[in-house]
Amino acid sequence: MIDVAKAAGVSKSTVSLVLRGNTGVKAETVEKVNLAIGELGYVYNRDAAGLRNKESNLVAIVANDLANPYLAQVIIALEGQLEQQGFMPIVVNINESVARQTAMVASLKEHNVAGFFITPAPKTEAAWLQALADASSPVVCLMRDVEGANVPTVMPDNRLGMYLSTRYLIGLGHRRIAFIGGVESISDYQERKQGFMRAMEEAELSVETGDIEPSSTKRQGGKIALNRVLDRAPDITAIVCFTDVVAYGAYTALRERGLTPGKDIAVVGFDDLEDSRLMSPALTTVRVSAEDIALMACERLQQWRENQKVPESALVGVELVIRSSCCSVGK
Amino acid sequence: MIDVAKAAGVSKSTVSLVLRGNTGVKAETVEKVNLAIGELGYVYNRDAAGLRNKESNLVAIVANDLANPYLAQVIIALEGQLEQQGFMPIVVNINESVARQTAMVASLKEHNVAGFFITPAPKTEAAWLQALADASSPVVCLMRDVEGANVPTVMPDNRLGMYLSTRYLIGLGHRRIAFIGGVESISDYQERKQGFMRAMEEAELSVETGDIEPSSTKRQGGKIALNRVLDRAPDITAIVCFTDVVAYGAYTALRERGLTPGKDIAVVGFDDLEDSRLMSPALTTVRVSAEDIALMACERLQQWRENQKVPESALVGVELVIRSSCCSVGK
DNA sequence: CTGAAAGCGCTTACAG
DNA sequence: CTGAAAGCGCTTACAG
Repeated sequence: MIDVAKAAGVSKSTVSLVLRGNTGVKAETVEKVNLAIGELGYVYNRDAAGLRNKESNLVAIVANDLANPYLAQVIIALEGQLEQQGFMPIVVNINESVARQTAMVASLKEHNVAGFFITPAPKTEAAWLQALADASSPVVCLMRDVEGANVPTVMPDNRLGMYLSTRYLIGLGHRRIAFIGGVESISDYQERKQGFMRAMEEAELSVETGDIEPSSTKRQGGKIALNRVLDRAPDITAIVCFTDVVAYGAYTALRERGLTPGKDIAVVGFDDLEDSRLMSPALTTVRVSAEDIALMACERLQQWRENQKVPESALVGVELVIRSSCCSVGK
Repeated sequence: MIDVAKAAGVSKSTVSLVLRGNTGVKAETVEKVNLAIGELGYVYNRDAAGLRNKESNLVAIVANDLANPYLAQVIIALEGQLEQQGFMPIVVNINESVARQTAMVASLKEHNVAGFFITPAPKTEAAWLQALADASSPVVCLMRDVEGANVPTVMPDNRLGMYLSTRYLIGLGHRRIAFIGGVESISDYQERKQGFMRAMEEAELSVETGDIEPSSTKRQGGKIALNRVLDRAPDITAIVCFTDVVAYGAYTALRERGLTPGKDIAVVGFDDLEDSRLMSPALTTVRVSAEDIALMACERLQQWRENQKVPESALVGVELVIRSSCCSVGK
């Protein structure tokens, strides 16, 4: 910057004024400075600026698992939003590990970050999250709630979503329905399970304990879980899956048993990944808009920054998308 | 830091020494300082440190498409490597857009970054990449080559991979084989196509122009491409796909036509995603180890930093993984 | 409209 | 073994 100042024949104060787009600089001077910038290939040091004025354009997206395609969609939507608002989103992956989450966030705090979006790892401590929110910049949780921390969370209406899909299956005549996939220590699992149970109870349908089979949220998890359930209870006619990915695993398990998904057994998912529309049979699922999540999350970040106080949590709407993976019963 | 110094009754120079793990500090003093740090909840400002000593622990991973599952694997492997080496990996997504790539990289340069890993967007200018390598920190390209830029690239042996899988199909008795998916403006497409062509030529098999059908690298692309090819040439018995994801789209297209992948038509992929093993039928594909890519890429970053000169490119080995998606011909 | 000076939170020779 | 001073690249009142 001092070189630019010399080349333009002005002081570095003036260069700074130009860089920051200050209006009260003579047009001629602005031009000289910009010329010098171009010639010297000068690059602004935003860290130095941040050191002085405490501002930052960096927003951290702390992602629980980059291999999760739904999360990828949320991140992409978030990036779009943040860039529109002039932020630079950086993403960091914690692979569902609290230890990595702690380490990554600590490291991020050492850099000047304007805010955190975080999908908390399983077993995240409320105290830790609270300390982060108290000490540093705004934090908003995505997809998962951490009970006991006063931090806004933006997540889908998990209960409603599962309730809707389960009721749909019941309406199709299914009586024995299994719920597979998902990890019990995470809030969204509990919520989705509650939605499922409510629909079943309302219809006065019983749920055997073995009909609920948690598993990893990967495709492999869905495959294993469905096999277990079917080994125990071959008379099940429909399954609701914790996520679409779990449903894909269920498809595989069915095919390997010589069963056709959507014909022999009804399957519903949750997320509405792009792929679900392109499966064969196309997957009936609960759509939750990644754009809406991103939008509401960014609103909360802004509110926090502007009002200096913690905003409210929000539930994002869900919608049952009916495709071809659910037969009527007896058909 | 000045507060810590006061609380510990030492100078900030000493605090800095302790923070940096300097050995020549009295054990007693170290303890006092660490105590003060703990009590005050002090957090180190790494940007300020970087301003002074020009060091940085930040490494940028500039990803062309976060929704691409293979890239996600590479990123995860890269993160593992980088953290072992004491770096803080941050990822930034450019969504296959050169414009975003330019903007994101410009923004990253304003922060103090120790190096760049980048999967260049289609139509990346060699001059732009060269300028980045000349001006700033080390750059290594991943997965895709940009011709004309003196920047090390780490990518799979695309030619060999496709050659291997095509030869395998030929060995199974297939004579008319299509090649679907992939975007022509990217180097890996050209290389994989060359591998395919070489195997066909060696076997003295002709390839009609219509038997090569590029498409987006998404599932939808594979589906569309295969439908086009099959509309034109129903006598095709095998298809090689640009990637596993394209192959998944091909599965869907086949099923929708009432055909069974692996029985009516042989399908091979490229990447060996985790899902491919879990498909039904399990996908025969070309495995390229994301860990190897990450390893070789990090080595190059280190070499560049240590020797101050541009390292060589590297080709990562490939391996044909035979599963159940390829029938013999006439079967 | 522009420049000189102080200061952001660190590190690094250099004294002592 | 520890402290005082200078400086990294910026910004921001404050003069003029």
